[in-house]
Amino acid sequence: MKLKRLSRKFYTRKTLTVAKDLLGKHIIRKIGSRKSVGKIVETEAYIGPKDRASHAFGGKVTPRNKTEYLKGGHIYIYLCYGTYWQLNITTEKAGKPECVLIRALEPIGKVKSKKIASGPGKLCKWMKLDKSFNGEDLVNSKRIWLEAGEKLKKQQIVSAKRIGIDYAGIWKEKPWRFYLKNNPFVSYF
DNA sequence: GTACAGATTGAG
DNA sequence: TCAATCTGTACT
Repeated sequence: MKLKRLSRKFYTRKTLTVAKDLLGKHIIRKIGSRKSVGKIVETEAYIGPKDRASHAFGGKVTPRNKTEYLKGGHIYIYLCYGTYWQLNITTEKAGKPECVLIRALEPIGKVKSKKIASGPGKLCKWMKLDKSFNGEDLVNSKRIWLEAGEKLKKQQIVSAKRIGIDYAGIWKEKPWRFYLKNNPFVSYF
């Protein structure tokens, strides 16, 4: 089966659409001569200025979140709780601070632990992602990119409330978390 | 310069 | 259920 790297067009669509379509896609992370591959099984959408849970709420720009304003297909990564990295993929056009948080991966290949990437902090640790990937272009990068994985049926996709943003008021109720039904690798059920 | 909160995780 | 842990952000 020949896999194709996702093009810019895939990322520059509506954030909620991209968040759903990212499920089942493969993330390829090249470390030296080795490759780690993980299937995306859980995502969350963050819709720029109007989303209280987004770092770009109110349209503010800071050194930390400015990569969130890049056009779709870039990595927005940041450190939370001083310990855990959060991997995001930007969407929409330049100037629109919208992105998709990758919450969980299903490891593909020789991986011992099944729970190695079942959480946004853990998957970054597994893939050795850090600050240096902030602003990385997934369309052109040689160390990390996305490929079309298996096709999913609509019934396999479940939407739910987002996680860990209780402070966000009504926005925490938005069903902007998407994951694969009955997949043991997602972080919450 | 200093205080403080956070898109989490793992142990109890 | 709860604390560890530390960077960016806001405030003095």
